[in-house]
Amino acid sequence: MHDRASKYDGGTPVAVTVDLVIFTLGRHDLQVLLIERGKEPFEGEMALPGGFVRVGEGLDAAALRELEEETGVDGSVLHLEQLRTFGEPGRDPRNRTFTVAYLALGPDLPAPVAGTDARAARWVPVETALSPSVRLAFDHAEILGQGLDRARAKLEYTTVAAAFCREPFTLAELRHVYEVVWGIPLDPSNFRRKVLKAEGFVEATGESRPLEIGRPAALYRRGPAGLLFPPMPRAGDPGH
Amino acid sequence: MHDRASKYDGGTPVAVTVDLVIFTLGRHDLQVLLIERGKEPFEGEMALPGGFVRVGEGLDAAALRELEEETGVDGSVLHLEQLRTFGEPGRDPRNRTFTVAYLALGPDLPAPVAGTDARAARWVPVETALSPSVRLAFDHAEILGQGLDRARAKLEYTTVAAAFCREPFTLAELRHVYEVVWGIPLDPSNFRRKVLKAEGFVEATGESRPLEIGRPAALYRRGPAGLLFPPMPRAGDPGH
DNA sequence: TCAAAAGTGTTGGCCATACACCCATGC
DNA sequence: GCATGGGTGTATGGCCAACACTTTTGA
Repeated sequence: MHDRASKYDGGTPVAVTVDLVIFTLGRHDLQVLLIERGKEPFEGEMALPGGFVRVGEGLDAAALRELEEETGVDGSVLHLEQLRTFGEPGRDPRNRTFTVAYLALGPDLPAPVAGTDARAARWVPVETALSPSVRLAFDHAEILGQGLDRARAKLEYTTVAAAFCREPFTLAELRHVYEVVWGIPLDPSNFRRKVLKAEGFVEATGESRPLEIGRPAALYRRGPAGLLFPPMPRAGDPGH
Repeated sequence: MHDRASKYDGGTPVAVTVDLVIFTLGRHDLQVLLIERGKEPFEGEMALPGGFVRVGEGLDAAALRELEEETGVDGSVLHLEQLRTFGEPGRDPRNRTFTVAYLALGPDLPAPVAGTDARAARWVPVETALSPSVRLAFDHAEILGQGLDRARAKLEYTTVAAAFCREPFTLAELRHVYEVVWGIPLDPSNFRRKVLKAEGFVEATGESRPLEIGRPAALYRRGPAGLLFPPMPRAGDPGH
């Protein structure tokens, strides 16, 4: 990525790329897909997957293509939305580069494949990726942080949490999504009431799955609703 | 705008612009700043103000510069945020153009000045600008619609409504912002309770302003808080 | 000239709902 | 031990009524 460029305004080379913040759910943490760059600049450092927008290709299409190239997954099964655009003059040491960042959410995705200009691709806990011990190329730490903020906020008032679950799923699995992404425990009883009362969030399959221990859990699939009203309460509200 | 370009990828010319959705509050409606284009393409049609990102200039800086050029206003007094980026291949009939759309909010702004490549600039009610009778250049109708959605959403959970008010302001004026942007009436009693209980939304000046008729209204200025929690209820919630 | 009406801001109360916290039961 | 279901107290907010302060109207 970031290795092709073109003349802009008769002077500075300019290029437009898409970069992806792809989240999936690990066992106990949120994970993000990072690649190890195989080319300069930032060769050998970790970075978000991404690439150039091709001639005649739309932004969403470019993001979807990169997503499929990088994860081998049919993009239609998960959530993909534009995050924001970053274009500070110094963000790429060679050329003037604008990158349109995208946020993608999905259930446990297949083992990522290394792209053309990446040595390796792997899932990294978000906490690790954002810690000072990891240096991300370009301004990708900033982009990742904004992706995390967006994902956390969207859980509140939309039903995207279900995008992290492979169907069919239990309510405990759905609750687990909130608990991992937000980093706080939720009351199982209240969570159940809220999700079941919210029309179109989930649909019961009528079946249930026996667990290793405890009562079997009922199974659900995603409902048609995209917005969640009233929103899922995050915290801040002391009962008494 | 959209009249300079450069070579991209050895083939298609490419350019990056910023376009601004600037909202202000009319007496009974929300208004948006539109220009009449003085150059091809779309010469003579209405469009959002905007222009090219200059060499070495950041995106936010470009948006702020265009805002000041177009309204003559010090951008620091109002709200400016990135909306999203539009880059469909056909959106500009000549070149491949990416535009980073920004949303700006402000109180009754000065009479706009015509820019370099605009014949005229004027405030237009949003309802008019989005009606089928008005054709906006490029994909600016889509951008304007998304700006309106964003503004409406942000009133719920942030304190940006105060950005529409010139200080000092009364609570009725602040409530008027919500009523005009959302197009629904709000209960004055509940509104007062919410705003005054939300810490940092507004600060009392201790003074009051005599009105043409009726009891004088207490005056407030903006508080330090940016987020509003709990959010301002929009509707949807039937009391009983 | 004074009194009543009208209009707007301000304050308080009632009640339904949502949710935090807790406990009981089924598998 | 985990999923499911219910019960209670508190706070938020919709709805409504009363009051405060001002200008306008009218005898």
